[in-house]
Amino acid sequence: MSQIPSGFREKRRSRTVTLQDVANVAGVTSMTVSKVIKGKGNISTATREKVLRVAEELNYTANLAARTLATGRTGIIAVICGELDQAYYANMVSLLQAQMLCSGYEMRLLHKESELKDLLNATKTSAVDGVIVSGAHDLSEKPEFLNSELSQHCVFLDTFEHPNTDYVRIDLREGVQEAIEHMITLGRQRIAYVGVSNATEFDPSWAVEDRLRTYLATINKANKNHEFINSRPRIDMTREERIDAIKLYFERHGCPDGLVCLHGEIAMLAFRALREYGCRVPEDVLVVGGDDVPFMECFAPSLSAVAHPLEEACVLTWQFLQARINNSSLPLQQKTCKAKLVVRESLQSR
Amino acid sequence: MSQIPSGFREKRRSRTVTLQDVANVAGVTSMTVSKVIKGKGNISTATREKVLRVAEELNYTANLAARTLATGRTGIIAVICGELDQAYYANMVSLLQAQMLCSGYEMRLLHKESELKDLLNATKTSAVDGVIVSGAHDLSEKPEFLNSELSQHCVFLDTFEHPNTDYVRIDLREGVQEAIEHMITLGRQRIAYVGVSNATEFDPSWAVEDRLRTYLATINKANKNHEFINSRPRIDMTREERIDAIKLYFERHGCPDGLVCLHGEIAMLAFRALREYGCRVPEDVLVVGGDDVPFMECFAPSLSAVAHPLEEACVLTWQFLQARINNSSLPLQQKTCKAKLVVRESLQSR
DNA sequence: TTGTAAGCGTTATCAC
DNA sequence: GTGATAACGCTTACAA
Repeated sequence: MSQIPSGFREKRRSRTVTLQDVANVAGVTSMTVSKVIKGKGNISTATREKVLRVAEELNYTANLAARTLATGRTGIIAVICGELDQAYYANMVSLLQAQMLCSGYEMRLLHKESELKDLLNATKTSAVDGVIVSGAHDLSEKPEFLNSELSQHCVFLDTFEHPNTDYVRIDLREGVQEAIEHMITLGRQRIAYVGVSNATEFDPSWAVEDRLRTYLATINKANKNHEFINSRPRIDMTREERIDAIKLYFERHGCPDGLVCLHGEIAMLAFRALREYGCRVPEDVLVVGGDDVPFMECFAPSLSAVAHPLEEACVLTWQFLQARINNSSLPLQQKTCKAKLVVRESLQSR
Repeated sequence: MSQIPSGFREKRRSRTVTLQDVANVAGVTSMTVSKVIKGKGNISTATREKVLRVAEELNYTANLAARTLATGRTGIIAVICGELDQAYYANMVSLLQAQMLCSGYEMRLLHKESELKDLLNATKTSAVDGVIVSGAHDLSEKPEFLNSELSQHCVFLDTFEHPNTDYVRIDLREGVQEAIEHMITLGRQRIAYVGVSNATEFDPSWAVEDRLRTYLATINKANKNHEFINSRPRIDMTREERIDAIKLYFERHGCPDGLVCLHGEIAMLAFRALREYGCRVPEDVLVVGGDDVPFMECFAPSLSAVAHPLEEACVLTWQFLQARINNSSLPLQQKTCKAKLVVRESLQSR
């Protein structure tokens, strides 16, 4: 029985050890082996030990595809997010992965720029048990998404709300507002927003994002003028070019005395641009970043930030998803965590 | 025929659309549908179009598990590497993912700290088509690994050599040597190495890594004393604590006039420690990082680095792996890329 | 406690 | 050009 069946099988990759092989050697049925491996059902200690020994000897490992086909479960979670060269997403993935490792899940990393069709395909029930989505703002509004199975086992982790699905939201509004009011208290007059846009002219109507929106509202309330600095007028600019773009703004319009930056990374770029332009932080210009990217505190002066409670959010997201996987008819799970302003040297006028 | 068969099927997750469903509606066999979907075999234009239309209508997507079981191919590549909160790995994964996206592969992200058994299991033929490993120095020496199928479709991307497998190696030696000689040329006397260790006392014998090894050799040749600063005496220290640990060294032993750091991140920590201690960069101390982490150039002064040719290495790695997947009997593919010193302000004595 | 049979959704082979 | 059939390796349900 241990001879390889003819034909078909040999065309495949090198023969792998199957349940049947173990069963043959151990002198039992493949079913018995299956039970032993999964630790289910009643098996006598004698056969159990024998089977385990043989499995060990033959170096048996389960075929995930076959198991998936039979059970509909994979033990794999898809994560759809932005580029990992952004520290924000990299840290998020890192935190999520740590959680999943503990729960015995693995991670399939998908790119949010992929075709929606490909995403749906990749995350079909048969391929992953659940999905975590971050930074794909518009996904939850698409009917193809809402009608798909994907949405059944999906948790959003975002700064947006997603009314019809589970989500963990990070609310930046208070943190950003506090940062700007802090600048105003210190007497700053020209507080500009440093963001990203591919439009040539700034148009407040595309302020779909909390940070920019809150900036505009807060500045308005204080009867000051808003000012938008584009840190990436063209896609695919290098960091050096982006620094130059910001510097060019200073050269043309003079320097604001406060900068609210979309990301921590942009705060770093802006800091460098200020240096090259010849402005001091914080004496001439106060600076704050819209998230707390690692190593902002290593700058001199250390860069302030609106710190996202990323760890808390990731833990919660994973809890939500596990609950959803175990019971897909659970009521909507939605929670908001608040980001907090971290005042470092870049916000301290001496 | 479109009614759902009794029993078994209903216990599973919500019924998915299968080849058979499409076939029933289109009035053909599932085999024909399969051929149309895969674009293989000779199918009349009439049936092809009809099948495609029905598939579209029914929103059919292939079941990956079933396809894998039948073909032995998954279209998924496992990547095993260190923590993504290190910018080095995050960028690597980001670059690799971009490559894979173009070739129609997806990525399964595994953690190098997982049990070897789990890794082997996860990367069995049935689960992924190939594996990329980075930073798992010792893996290629383990017999369990070498005897496994994993090693058949595996490329290492590392600063080490892995004699028995495909690899792309990043060679740091010349870059590090150049950095140190540059410091010596500028008259620096106390050039210290800032690294990571969990031993209390420094022991040159654990210099398995190119950077430290090259540092020791170069310092020796110049008849200077080596000096080791531990930037992480305990695992799980926060960045603040690590900064303090470095600062503590300065307080106890005075400040070196040159620092060679294992990573870019450590250079950032060391920079901050120097600031807090009251030393100026580069006037008092020259600083260089062992890899070129993004945003080092945003510091004031900008931090120098031994820049890894990461993009080149990732492209090469992916080429190697694809070649290996297509032909597993290919001779060993091994290539070395050299890292180059990037001199920024932190290495320029004025 | 163990075994039998059927089924998961796809593809390879070969006959029509 | 199209279809029938077996096979991929595992698990569920039920019989022995």
